[in-house]
Amino acid sequence: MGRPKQFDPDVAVEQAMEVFWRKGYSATTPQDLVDALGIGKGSLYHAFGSKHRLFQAALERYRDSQVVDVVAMLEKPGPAKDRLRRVLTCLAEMDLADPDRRGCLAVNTAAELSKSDESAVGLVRRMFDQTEEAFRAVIEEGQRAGEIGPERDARAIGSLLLNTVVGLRLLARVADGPERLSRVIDAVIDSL
Amino acid sequence: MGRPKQFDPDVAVEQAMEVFWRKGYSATTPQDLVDALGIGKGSLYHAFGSKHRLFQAALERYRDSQVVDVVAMLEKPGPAKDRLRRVLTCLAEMDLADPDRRGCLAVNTAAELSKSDESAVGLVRRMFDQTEEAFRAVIEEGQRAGEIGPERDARAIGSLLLNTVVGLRLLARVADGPERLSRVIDAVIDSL
DNA sequence: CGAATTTTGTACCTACAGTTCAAGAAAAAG
DNA sequence: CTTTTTCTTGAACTGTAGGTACAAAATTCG
Repeated sequence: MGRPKQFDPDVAVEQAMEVFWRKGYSATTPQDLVDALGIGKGSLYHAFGSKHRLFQAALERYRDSQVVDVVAMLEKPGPAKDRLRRVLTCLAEMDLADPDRRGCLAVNTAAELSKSDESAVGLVRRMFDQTEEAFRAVIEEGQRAGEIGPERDARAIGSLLLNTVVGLRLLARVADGPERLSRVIDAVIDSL
Repeated sequence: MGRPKQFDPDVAVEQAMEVFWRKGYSATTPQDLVDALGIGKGSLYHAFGSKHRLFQAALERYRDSQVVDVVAMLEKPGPAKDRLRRVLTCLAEMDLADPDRRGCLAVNTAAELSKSDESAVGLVRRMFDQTEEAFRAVIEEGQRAGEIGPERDARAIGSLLLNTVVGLRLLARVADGPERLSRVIDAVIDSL
């Protein structure tokens, strides 16, 4: 009962996510959000409570769209190394093609956050865990397929790949060309 | 001539650097700076013009102290792989031991910056270039010493190592323990 | 010493961040 | 059709961000 919402909260969170992604948490103002979501300030605070709570929702949204997408890309069929290379290349290309150079929201948040924001730290940490785990799964498949040496520590390579993608997405924000990122991808894939 | 400054501008920039490093650019307020530098707002703005100009000075200071330190560590004598491992391990340990988990100011800035802040982008980019170049030099030494295969592309490995250290310092900000970082270091050193 | 120059401390200013509130509008329940 | 509930609009409010202005203080120069 009661008056129905004039906007879709899911859409609103998604739009908020875009703003936080583009500008960062601190630099995003209530006015930015009002403009992006197309609703009044009152509705905004009525629906989401505070800037910080909306940010949390946006982070969760990011996990459920972007991170899940990456994991899904990793789980596609095909040779393990090919999948890995394709995912890394795809991310690097997307990041460089983005005129705003937003990079990855989880990475940006990890860099901007103060340690005291336990809720956001937890979310980011879990996104990283999830990604590492997906990498590890691909490595293990590659090992079962005989493509990657069975003596290698799949978990360690998962960590390496997570670290690589985090680095790539950060470097992409300030890169002046694709060369360095390509070298990184080639080097890391060659090392497998 | 004129009244002499009551504070050392170099010291002030260093203290400002610490604040920006700990809180990030956006989250740092004039009051934070006044408190940290121990001078009045008037003197602050008279001496440095604006928050943004002071930030640039702080970034340059960071390059001249921290980045130069890392490069110096890399240039110490000894086997290339040992040097590389020691530098990576040292950075990871420092980052984890820091109660504020500040990570690296260049990395944090790359993540927080909007692309439109051309001055800061340039500074960060050059710090990255400098670091990559130092890594490459170590690799080439290792190749001359027969420690690393001469067929490997030293520049690509330099990029890989830069990317690795960037990733490590970002992951360190949210890591809940040293394990993942250790795995990354082991994996990347083993790949050389 | 007086003039010129630079720094300092304090007050002040405008704009906006981040949020709250009050009054009304739109629905469902009875 | 009233009551209840929820949402919306818009104004209002407190605090501070970021910076400016000004007069007093400390120095050098002539």
